[in-house]
Amino acid sequence: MEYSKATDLKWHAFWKNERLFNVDIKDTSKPKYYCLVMFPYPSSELHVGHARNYIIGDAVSRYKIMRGYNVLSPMGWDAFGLPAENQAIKHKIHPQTWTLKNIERIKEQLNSWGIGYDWDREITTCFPQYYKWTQWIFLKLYQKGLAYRKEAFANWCPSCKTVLANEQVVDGACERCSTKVEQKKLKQWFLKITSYADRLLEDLSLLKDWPEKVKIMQINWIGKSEGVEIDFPIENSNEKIRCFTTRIDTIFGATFLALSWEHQVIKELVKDSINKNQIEEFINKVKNQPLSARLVENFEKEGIFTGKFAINPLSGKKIPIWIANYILTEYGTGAIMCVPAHDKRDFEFAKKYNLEIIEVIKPSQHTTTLPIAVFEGEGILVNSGNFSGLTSRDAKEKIAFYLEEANIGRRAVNYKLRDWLISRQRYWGAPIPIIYCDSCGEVPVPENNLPVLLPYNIEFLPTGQSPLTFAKEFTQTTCPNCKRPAQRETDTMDTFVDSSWYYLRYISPKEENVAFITEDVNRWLPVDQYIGGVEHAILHLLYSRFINKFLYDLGLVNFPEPFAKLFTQGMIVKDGFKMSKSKGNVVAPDYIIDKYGADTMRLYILFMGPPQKDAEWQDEGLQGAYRFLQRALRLVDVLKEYNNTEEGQPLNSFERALLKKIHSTIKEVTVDLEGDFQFNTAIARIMELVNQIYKSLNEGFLRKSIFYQAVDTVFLLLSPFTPHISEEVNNILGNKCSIFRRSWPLYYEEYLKEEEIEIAVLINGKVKDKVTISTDWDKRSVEEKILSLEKVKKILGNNTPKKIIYVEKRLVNIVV
RNA sequence: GCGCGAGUGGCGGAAUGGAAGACGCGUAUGGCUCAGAACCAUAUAGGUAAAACCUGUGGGGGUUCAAAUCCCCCCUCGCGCACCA
Repeated sequence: MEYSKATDLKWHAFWKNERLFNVDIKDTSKPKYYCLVMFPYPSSELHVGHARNYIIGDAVSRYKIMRGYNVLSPMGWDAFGLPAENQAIKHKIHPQTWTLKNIERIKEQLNSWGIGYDWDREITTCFPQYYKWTQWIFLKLYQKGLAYRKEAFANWCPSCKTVLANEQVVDGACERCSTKVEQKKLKQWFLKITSYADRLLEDLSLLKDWPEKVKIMQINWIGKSEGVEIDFPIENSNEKIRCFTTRIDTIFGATFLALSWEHQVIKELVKDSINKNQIEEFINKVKNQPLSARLVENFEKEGIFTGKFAINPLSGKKIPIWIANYILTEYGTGAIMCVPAHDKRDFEFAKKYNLEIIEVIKPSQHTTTLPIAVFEGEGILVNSGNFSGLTSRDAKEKIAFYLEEANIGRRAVNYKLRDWLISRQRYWGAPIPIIYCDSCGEVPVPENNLPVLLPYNIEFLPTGQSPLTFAKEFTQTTCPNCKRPAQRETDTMDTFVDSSWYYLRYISPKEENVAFITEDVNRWLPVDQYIGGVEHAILHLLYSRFINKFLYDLGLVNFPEPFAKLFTQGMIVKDGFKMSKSKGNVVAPDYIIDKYGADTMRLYILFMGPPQKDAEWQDEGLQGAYRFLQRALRLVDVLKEYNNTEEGQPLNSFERALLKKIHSTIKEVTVDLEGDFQFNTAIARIMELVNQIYKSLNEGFLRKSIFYQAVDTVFLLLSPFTPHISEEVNNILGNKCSIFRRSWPLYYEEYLKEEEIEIAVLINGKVKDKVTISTDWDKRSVEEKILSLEKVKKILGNNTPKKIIYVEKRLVNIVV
């Protein structure tokens, strides 16, 4: 038979009819398996790089179906978001029209590749049936004090009159118009993810089946550090400046303080400074530096002296207070005790402004001299009063204790993690369900008034304010409390809020009264296998974990983590670059499907290399996959015409060898799939089996029953990868039911047994010969045999072996 | 700067302490063919045409009977984070 696109279409219809991927979630007759591929952002049609993701998920689902699981494999659309809006503006169509058009196209693509989903569970985040519950989750967070509004700085382009995401700021300027970006303070909504920082960190230990890399990225992102907060009294004042440090052991080396330009104490501090004007100038300069300027490699440290001094509470030393551009307002207390001898940044700053450097830590007791350079490690304290001589570790403890006793400091923990800013001054998102009333203030929309519908007819060109501001029929409402006229919040939510809970919605996608049914969700989650790109390692995966934990605390779900197992697939690159339209290196799947059929593409993508690693696309590889499939299919043609029977006769050596190959292949392919999805090696082994079938046919006699078994096994093992062809062959071989209703093949150890085996003969670790031995020989017989070999005798000559190492079934090493 | 990952034929890769290069691509030779494509067969790390031998998994050292694999030092590339005190 010839394989072509026509084969594909036939089986797509069949699977749909069979309802192969439609799940009855109440069915408990089989164990459940929730296989989830990260849902796409429908911004353009998919290329082969995207395809890899879905093909992996489909192979896993089909394999698990054959292993007897009730497999849930749903699909949906992360449909809100800025790119849709930008594209809509560009093409002068409504974001919804644009998004829905893309969804149709992508759906068509997924279907054409034979990716199986339970389409009855399709969800689209921009539909009110979905975002009603996104808003509901927001309200729940609000009720618990985990959603709040505060003023915060954001990147602002004065020309485009809009807030920009950090990613849209290139070298301090707007990526579109190159206008210098300013920092503008806006009232924004935040979710208090920081309340969950510790649990998000701790519970990573529950995620045994997550890639280490992703967990490390999350650990770094959360960035927990333990240290001490210490108060520095200001000279001639009752005020104090509180600093956070992880290196309290270096306190005696603190020779100046540095404040962030936003620190509240500055106003009071500089009110009668002689250089007040210069200070203000400096603050303005720093203020207008975009956040992104800090990211530049050699961001220059700058500062200005306030004219005031603080007292180092331990050394009693009078130290100058500076304002410096490298101090972060958001981290710790926004004020730093600077120890130039033991901190690179402080060192750099002290050098520049000629500030005192006092060495207080020596690398070890025996070091007598230290050049004037920074030593950031831990060691032994010197020049540290009563604490001199202690190790850093002991000193940290003892100084912290002393500070607490003296009530001038305390142990403290800080995180890098910031609260999640979810306000977007954009149209295409879920409205934040809040109403502002002149008399009642900020009022949440009552749950029974949800959803707050996103109005359809809107002028959404960017003006600097949320487009919703101009929709009077949207903004004007009445206060739920006092029934007086009130205004709606006009910002929409970050799309990451939409995607932080979608995996729950798939269980009951059409439910109108609740976001999800706890009982069902508790049975189907956590997700058994989550599959997606590593680019979501932090944002999406951290947000989802946070929201899940929040729902857990409300008692709405009973699992602390939403995704039990995570698989992050590698990118497909072409000519060394990630595929992108601008690079012009996108490989579109359509022509591949037309020319070779979906299974060829699927097989090649899975065969390219380990799925977690990046892979380089090569058209020739596709050709190879096609060739293999045709070669395998030709066996089916041979089998149809095959009449050799010798049933009842004992098996000949070719038949025994082939049976052994069949069973070892089943074993190895199963191991590869149960492991870390080693599709590439699994496919290689199936190719070996095909090669051996040809060899057996060409070289020896093969009875039909064994030939049949071999061919049947090939296509059973291939079926998760190449479902169309496998289904076709299954049908030709006379099976009435779908190949996916059959069980995954089992192997029998009895076929794997060997009577004779070839082992390697090594002398001093180098292979010199090979010899066939019986598997039941003991070490002594093997040694005797080896030493009698002509080649071995020749090499050994008069030397007698010092030692003979026999590794069963593998080799013998003679040490001379 | 810190963290993670990787480095193996002409290419994608296999082998996680036991015969380096499975499987595939490419290439070569032969078969089939009027011819080509396709297909089939054989070969394919290097020194080398072959036997024998030697060398060989980024570089250097070590552990071991035995190292691509484990340990130490270094180099290169990719990714992530990046003034977090």
